Amino acid sequence: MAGRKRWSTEEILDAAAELLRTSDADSFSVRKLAAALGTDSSSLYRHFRSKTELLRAAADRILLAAMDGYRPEGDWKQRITSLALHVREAFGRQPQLAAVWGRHASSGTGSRLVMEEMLQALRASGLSDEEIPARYHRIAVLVAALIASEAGLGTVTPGEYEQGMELFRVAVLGADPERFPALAHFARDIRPLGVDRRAAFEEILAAQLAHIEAAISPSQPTGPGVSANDGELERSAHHRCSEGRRRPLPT
Amino acid sequence: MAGRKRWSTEEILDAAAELLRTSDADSFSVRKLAAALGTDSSSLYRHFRSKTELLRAAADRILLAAMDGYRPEGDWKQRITSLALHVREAFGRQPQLAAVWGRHASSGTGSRLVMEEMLQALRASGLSDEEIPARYHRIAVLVAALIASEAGLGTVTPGEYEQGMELFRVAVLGADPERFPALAHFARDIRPLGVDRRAAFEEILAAQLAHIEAAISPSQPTGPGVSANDGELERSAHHRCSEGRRRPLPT
DNA sequence: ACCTGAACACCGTTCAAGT
DNA sequence: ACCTGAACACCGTTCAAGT
Repeated sequence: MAGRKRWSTEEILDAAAELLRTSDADSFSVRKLAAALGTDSSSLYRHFRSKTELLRAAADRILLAAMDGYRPEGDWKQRITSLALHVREAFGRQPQLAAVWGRHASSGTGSRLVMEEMLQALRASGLSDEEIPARYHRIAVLVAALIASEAGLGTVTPGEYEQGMELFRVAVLGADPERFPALAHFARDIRPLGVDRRAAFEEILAAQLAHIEAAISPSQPTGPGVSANDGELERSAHHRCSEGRRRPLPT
Repeated sequence: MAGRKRWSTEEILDAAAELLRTSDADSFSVRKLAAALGTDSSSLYRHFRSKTELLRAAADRILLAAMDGYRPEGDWKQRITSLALHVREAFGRQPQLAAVWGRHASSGTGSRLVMEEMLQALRASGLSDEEIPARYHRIAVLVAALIASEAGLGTVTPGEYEQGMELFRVAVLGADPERFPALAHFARDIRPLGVDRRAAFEEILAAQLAHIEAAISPSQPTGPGVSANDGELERSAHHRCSEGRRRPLPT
């Protein structure tokens, strides 16, 4: 290609998403992305300060696309379930971005759309405004964990996967009945973690939502806007815990 | 050092665990492990076919150590909760191994001990033998996802963390009230995913266990002569358990 | 028989030098 | 002003050559 084109940030992110979708294993790299764009990796560092920042932005674009096909329907539990499944499916095609999302979260428009819809659904649940932030946190933690871990399974190479399955079979089917009686007893019916993930996702989330529903005080189910913020959640205590580095992240 | 020592597989794994525990960021590598052992990275490929296989084995050792400080107590739900918390805490000191565990599972004695205890606890729940494998699968998926994702948060570098926190603040506090009314409304009380993880872990797991309990058919809760051995694990010593050294991940 | 130096084919990131 | 070739400091893995 003779033409020297200057790529926009959006074009770079789209190319990144495309490369992530089609790269067979976990073989995404800044250099390969640059090569796919016909330029040098150093050029990309004008748009992004690091690979992480690039991937964060790409993950947010995935959320944006996921919300594009989402329409709120049904009661609050159905809305949250449908929302979560949309996000799950969107990341299913780019598992590596799901991993980044779980580790670093994202913070663009896509992320905000997801947060907004989940909060609106919770507001329709009958929970008081004081209860919602904590419940929101639990649901977000659960959904992000399930999606990211499921996606993690999608990043193992075929060779590693087969090797792991063989180890699993040996560990379960070969368990000594003297030492592992229950394991030996159930050996034939124990399934590896990667199986049946969608059903597991829905069931686990449903259990969490049912748990929340059971705690809703029997007042009117859908109150309109209540007063602004009298929330007196203790916000600071948790932020500093022992080890001075390694910190968690936002949604 | 003049002395050329031949390292055993166990010594290598212990050194790997130590290096993972003390490596500031996610800077573990085969080469660094070899350097720590005073040898060349190529030597390690006599013991392990790949880095993944090495990490898998190291993860299993972590599970083994976690089970060392575990003692079954209380009803089936308490047993599963305590077991899960033990595993969580063990991996909290080696977050990168938790990530490997979530992706590749593990299949040695440590893994078997965990599976065995969880199955024994489920057998004490009153669930029928036919129901147990599916319930086991759900619990395993949930616990692995929560632990792996929490650990993933522990592998971000301080710089990335701070950058992510800033993005989160902007995304939440800077949300346009016209477009994101609920988000703007709750902005001050929405907390990042990495906060309050232990409480979230316990709550989410408790919801799942309650969900299972509600499905137990009303027969006798703990059949006395049900299985050959309801034997508790025959191990002793509370060794190092938890409190002594570093804290696990975020709280 | 055992080990290892050197190499291969990669990384993310930086920056001086080019246009 | 913008871009990029070349370099830096790393990776995981292999294998011919040494002892």
